[in-house]
Amino acid sequence: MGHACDHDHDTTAPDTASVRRRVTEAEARCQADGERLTAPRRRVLELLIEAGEPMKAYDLIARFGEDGQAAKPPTVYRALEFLERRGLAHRIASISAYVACAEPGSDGDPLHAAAFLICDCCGATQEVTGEQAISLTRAASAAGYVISHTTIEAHGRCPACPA
Amino acid sequence: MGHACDHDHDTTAPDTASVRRRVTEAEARCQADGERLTAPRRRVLELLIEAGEPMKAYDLIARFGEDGQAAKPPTVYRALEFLERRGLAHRIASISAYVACAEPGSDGDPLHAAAFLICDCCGATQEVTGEQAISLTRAASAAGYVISHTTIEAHGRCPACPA
DNA sequence: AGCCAATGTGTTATGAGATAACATCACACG
DNA sequence: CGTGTGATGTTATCTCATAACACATTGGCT
Repeated sequence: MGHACDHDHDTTAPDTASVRRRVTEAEARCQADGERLTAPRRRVLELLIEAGEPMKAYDLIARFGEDGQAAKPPTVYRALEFLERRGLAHRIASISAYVACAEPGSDGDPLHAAAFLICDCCGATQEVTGEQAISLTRAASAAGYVISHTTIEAHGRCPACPA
Repeated sequence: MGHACDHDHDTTAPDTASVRRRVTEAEARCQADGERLTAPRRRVLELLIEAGEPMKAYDLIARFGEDGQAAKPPTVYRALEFLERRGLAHRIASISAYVACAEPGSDGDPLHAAAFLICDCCGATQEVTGEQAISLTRAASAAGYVISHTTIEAHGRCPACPA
C-alpha cells in the first residue's frame, strides 16, 4: 500500500518460490477441511501474499487478471470473504485493507485473535499473534513501534441476545 | 443502530437532562483547552449522546437539522473528526460507525485506548477502558459477552520511519 | 450414467461511506 | 479596524462494498 512520506522504505515482498509454497500450503489446508481453494480465491490469496503488505480491495480488483484485466468487484470481495473465513487473510478495518494471514496455523483459536501494528508513515504492517496481542503495548515497543492510536473491537453476542 | 434480529432489546438512550449535562461538560473541557465546541460540533455530539449507541455517519447527516433538514456530508465528517481528536467520540472502524465517548475524562492516556464490545445481534455497544481493554477476554466475560471475532489495530510509526 | 441439491461464479447495477477543492465566514489578536 | 487563522458552506466526486439474478460446477445419490 501507499507511502505517506517520501523517504525510502524496504519492501518485504516474498520471493516467488515462497509465495508458491504458501499458496500450496493453503490449498492443502483447505482440502483437509473439505473446502475448495478455487481459482479466484487462489488468485486473490496469491496477490495478497505477493504484496507482503495490506492491499486495498480495488487494487486487488485491478491486478486480478494475469493479463492486466481487472476483475469485477464481487469476484474479489467474495474471495476475500472466503479467505477471512478460513483464517487465510485478515481485513484491517481501520484502513479498509486486506492482508494475508502471517501464520494460518492456529485454527483452534476461538477469538480468531490477530493484532496489527500499522505504520501510518510507510504502511508497513506487522501481525502479532496470540499472547502478544493481549499485551499490545509490550508487543509494540518490542517491535520498535511508537503507537499513536489503537482500535480494539470485539464482536459477539451480548447477554441480552439469545444464543 | 439497527437490529439484526427480531426480538426485543432495551435501548439505553439517556434522558434529556443528562444529555445536556454531558454536552455542557464537553463544552467546558473544550474551552479549558482553548478549543471551540462550535454549533455543528455540538450538534453532532448531542446526536451521538442522545443515541446512546453507535450511529452511522449518514444517520447523523440525516438527523442533523433540528427541523428535519439534512446536513451536507463534510459538515458532519468534520465535526466527527474534531470530536475524535478531542477524545469526545470514537470511530468504530469495523462497523463504520461513531459513538460518544463514555468517559472523556482520561485525556492523558497516551494510547488513547478504548476497547469496544459490540453485539452483532442488537448493536448494543459497550466501551471498556484502560486496564480492562488490555484483557479483553476478561472484560468480555465479565460483561456477559460471547466474543466471536476481535479487531485489534494499533497505529503509529515503525522503527524504519523518522520521528 | 443421470439427476439433483448445494455451492461457486459472472454480470449488471446500485448503495453506502468518505473526501477534495474552493469560496465564504467568524473570531481572536494586535 | 485590519489581518490571519481556523471553521463552515457547497459542489462534485471518489472509494468501498453489496444486492440481485442468471449460469456453471461439483459431488452425492440411485
